[in-house]
Amino acid sequence: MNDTGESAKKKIKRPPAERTAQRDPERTRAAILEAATQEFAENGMGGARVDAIAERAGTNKRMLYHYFGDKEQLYLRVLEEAYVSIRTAERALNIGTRSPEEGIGELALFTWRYFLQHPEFLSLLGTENLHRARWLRQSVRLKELHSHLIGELSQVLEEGKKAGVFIESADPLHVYLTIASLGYFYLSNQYTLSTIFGRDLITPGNLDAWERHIVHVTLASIKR
Amino acid sequence: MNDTGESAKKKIKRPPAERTAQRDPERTRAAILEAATQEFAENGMGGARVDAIAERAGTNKRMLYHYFGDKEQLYLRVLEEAYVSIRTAERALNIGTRSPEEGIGELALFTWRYFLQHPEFLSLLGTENLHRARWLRQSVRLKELHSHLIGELSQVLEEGKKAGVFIESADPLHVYLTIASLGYFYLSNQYTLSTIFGRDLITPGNLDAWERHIVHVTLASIKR
DNA sequence: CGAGCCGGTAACTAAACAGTTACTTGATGG
DNA sequence: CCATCAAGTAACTGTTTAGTTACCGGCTCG
Repeated sequence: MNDTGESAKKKIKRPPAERTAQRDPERTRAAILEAATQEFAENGMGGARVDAIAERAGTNKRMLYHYFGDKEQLYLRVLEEAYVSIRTAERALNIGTRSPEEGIGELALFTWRYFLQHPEFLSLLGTENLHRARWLRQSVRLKELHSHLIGELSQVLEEGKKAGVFIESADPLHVYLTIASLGYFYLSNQYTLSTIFGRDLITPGNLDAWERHIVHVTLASIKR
Repeated sequence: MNDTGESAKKKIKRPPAERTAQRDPERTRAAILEAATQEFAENGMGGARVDAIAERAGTNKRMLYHYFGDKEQLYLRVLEEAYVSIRTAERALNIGTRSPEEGIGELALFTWRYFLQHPEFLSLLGTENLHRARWLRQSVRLKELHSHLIGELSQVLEEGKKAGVFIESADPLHVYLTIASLGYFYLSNQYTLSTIFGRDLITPGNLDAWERHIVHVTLASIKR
């Protein structure tokens, strides 16, 4: 049938092998990471498809396994990158340079707006917690990333207590968890909430009201 | 080989077919629902295995498909049941019978403790939101279940405003979302939070402190 | 200048999975 | 005592999926 069978030993259909546009390992790596972030965020660890990630990245599975080992290591990489991004942006805030009250307000606003602009981060957190931090626990890069946040927040609170504007019982971890709670729940659960309460929570008006609410609640809970 | 081959037409290995303990359709149905709740809560919609549900329930896939149609319908049933349970328990609180301040405090305590005792409910909410309420949206049973909650909460707030203990801007949906946020985030994200902050959030002492914090924050945000 | 390596492709494989089918058992009513 | 039906079992099927393998082609360096 095939008239050009010169190599009889191993004859496998030889495809045109396409034009290899340009080789760019860095770009390919970054594209896989970006595609994986989207895929894991949309479908969770169990629901994400390796083929889908490769296709989204405009490459193929071979490269994905070449750069990242396997699905689990790729997932952990995505998760670490997401944490590094938010903590880096947060650090640039320098909440200690304003008055204590403004500092806390700034942190609340930043956190809310970051969550709003990075829904994939919230999704990844949800997925990782469904699995009881199974992968995050293995990460060695992330422990020290967070002590800085608590340290800075602690300083601002102490300053406020000395100035007499914050109550003595204000605790840095509690303050951060309060801010994160109010932002996270509203956004990550917006779909079920909008459904059961028959009210679209994501309209600009409602988002704005909730932003003001977060700042109000956070400050009301620590002001003397 | 087989010496008792009297029926030559259809000869398939005939297993002993075990002792059929007792037939109890209701029990089987309930067992499947309970097993499915656990499996979906632990593994999400994509990660849950139909075989695993059948095994957990002490039955088999045939019965599961017989009673519930398919995996998606079973999942929706589990989700609906979870909502009905919490709203039913909540309704029994009758927060309107106490003083407004006590009423809100009661609701906050109840919500926190219910979340604490029903981690599977939080998991299911997380899973459903990952999928943008794809299945919940199809449910017709759940819309009216929630208007009652907001109505009752609204009454309590009005009463408090008249009595001069609550601020005028207090909004029933915002108050409920505040309570739910603080409970949900702390528990559902406990694994990543404990990991990144290097502090076990689930010890009795920490749980107790957060319970008091929720009541404090909720009331501080609406008191005049 | 050619050997081998690096970036890349596509087809293949073994396992897992949702859903189906063929069949069994025992209770009930005629 | 037999026809029927509900409850239940287990093996099978077609598809999907993570991971692998065989192969390709241009660049670099000895």
